[in-house]
Amino acid sequence: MTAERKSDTRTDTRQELLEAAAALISDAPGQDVPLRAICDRVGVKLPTLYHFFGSKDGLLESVIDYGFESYLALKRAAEPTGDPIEDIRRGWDTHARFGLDHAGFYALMYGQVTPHRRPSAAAAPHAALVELCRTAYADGRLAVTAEEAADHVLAANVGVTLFLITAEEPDLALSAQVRDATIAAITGIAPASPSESATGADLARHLLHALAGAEKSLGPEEIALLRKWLRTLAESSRT
Amino acid sequence: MTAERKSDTRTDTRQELLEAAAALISDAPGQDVPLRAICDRVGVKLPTLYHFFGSKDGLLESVIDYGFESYLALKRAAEPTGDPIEDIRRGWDTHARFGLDHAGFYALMYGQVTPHRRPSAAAAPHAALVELCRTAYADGRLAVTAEEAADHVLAANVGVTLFLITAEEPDLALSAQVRDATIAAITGIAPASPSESATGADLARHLLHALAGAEKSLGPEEIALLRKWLRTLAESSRT
DNA sequence: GTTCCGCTGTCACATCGATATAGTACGTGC
DNA sequence: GCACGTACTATATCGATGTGACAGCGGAAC
Repeated sequence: MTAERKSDTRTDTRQELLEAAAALISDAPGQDVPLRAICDRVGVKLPTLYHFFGSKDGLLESVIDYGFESYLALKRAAEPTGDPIEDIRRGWDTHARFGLDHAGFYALMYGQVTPHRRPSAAAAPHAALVELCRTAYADGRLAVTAEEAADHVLAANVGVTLFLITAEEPDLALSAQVRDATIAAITGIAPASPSESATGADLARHLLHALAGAEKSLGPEEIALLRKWLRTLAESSRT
Repeated sequence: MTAERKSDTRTDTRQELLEAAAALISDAPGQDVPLRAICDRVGVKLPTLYHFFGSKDGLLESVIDYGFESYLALKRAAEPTGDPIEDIRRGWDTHARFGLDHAGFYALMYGQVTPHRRPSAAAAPHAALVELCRTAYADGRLAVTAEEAADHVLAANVGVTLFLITAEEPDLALSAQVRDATIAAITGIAPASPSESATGADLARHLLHALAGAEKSLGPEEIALLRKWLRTLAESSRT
C-alpha cells in the first residue's frame, strides 16, 4: 500500500510537504496547523518532515519563502509601464489583491509582530519597491527620499490590506483611497489641487482649515458666524 | 509559605492572573505564553486560571480587553483641543506611541490576522474615532465621509505602527509623514499646495506628473528634452 | 452547628513538537 | 554480483502544553 508513494511522480516529498503546509495554512488563516496534519496529507510520518525542515520554525520559514515567491511571481508578471509612479500604483493594487486572496500566507508574511524583526524573504519585495522609488526619484518625480517613499508606501499598503482582511466586508475602494493619498504625499502632488477646478466647497473647506490655527485677527463672534457660513458652503456640493 | 497569598491585599486572584499574563505577554511579544508560567508567577495552579477564564482563548480575550482599556485610558487622558482635525492628529500619535511602548499588547490588539474578525474590544476606540470624524464632517472639515475618513486613518495608523515595531530602528518621522498625508487626504487639503509659495521645483514636478499621461501633443524627442530640463529644475532645490 | 457555595488543588488525559533508534531503497566502487 | 555508504522513512517515545473530572478547603448564611 506504499505503492502510491513509490510510483508517485517525480515531485519530491519536500515539495509535497511544502504545498500541503501551504494549503492547510491558507485554509486556516491565523490559526496554527499541527505538523501531523501536514504529514497525513502527504502520507508521511513526522520524522520525514523533520528530516527536511529541521523544526516547525524551519518549515514555517520555508512556507514564508514559498509565499513571498508566489507574491514576487505575481509582481513580475506585470511588466513595467515606463512610468515609475504608475508602477507603484499597480504594485499597490497587486499587493492588496494578493493579501485578500491569500490571507493565510499574508498573515505569516506581514502579520507577524516581532519587534525589530521581519521575515528575511520580505527583503526582496522591499528592495524591488525601493528600486522603483529610486527610479522615480532620479526622474524627479518624488518630493521625498526614495527610502522614505518606499517605507511610506509599504507601511500604508500593509495597513490597508490587513484592515481589509479583517473587515467584515472588504471594500477595495478604501485601498484606492489610501493609495492615492500615499502617492499624492510622496510625489507632493495633491490629487485635486484647490488652484485648478476649485469649487466653492473646496475653497470654503480650505478656509475653514486655515481658520483653525490663526484666530487672532477677528473676534470670537465674527469667527463663529464666518464658520457657520463656510460650513454651509462646504456642505453645499455634497450629494 | 502560603501565608503571603492569604494575607494578600484585596486584589483578587483574577486581577493578579490578568496582570501576570499581561506582563509575560508584554515581555515576549509575538510568542505565546504557557498558562503554567502565568500560574507560577501568581502562585496558583492551573484550575484556578480555568475557573476564571474558562480557556486559553478566554484569558487572551480578557488580556486584549485589558490592553484596550489601558489604551483608551491613554486616549481619554488627552482632552479635546476643540479642533477635531487636531484631535485626530494627536490621536494618531498616541496610537503609534502606545504600539511602540506595548508591542506585546499591540500584537494581540491589531496584529491578529483572522479574516472578517476583529477583537470585540477594538470596537470602542474605532467608535471614538468615527465619532471624532463625524464631528469633523459636521464642521465641514472633511472631504470624504466620516466612516471613510475613520477607516482611512485607522488602516494607515495601524500599518505605520506595525511597520515601526518590526523596523530595526523605529523612526517616528515616518509616522508623522504618513499621518500628515492621511489628514491631507481626508480633509482634501494639500499640506503644501502648489498655488501658494510654489517653488520652481514644485512646479516642475507638477508638470512632469502631468506629462506622464498625455504625450500626444508633442513628438517623442521634444518630450524627452522637456523631461530632461524639468528634471534638472525639480532637482535644483534639493539639498 | 450545619449546610452550601466559591475557590483551589491533585490527578489524569489528549495533543503537539521534537528526538533517538532502526529499518529500507538506491546508487557506487570493487 | 556484492559490500558499503547515503538518503529517506517508520516505530516508539519523551517532555511540554491545553483541558477536564473530581475532591478538599474555606468562609458565609441560616
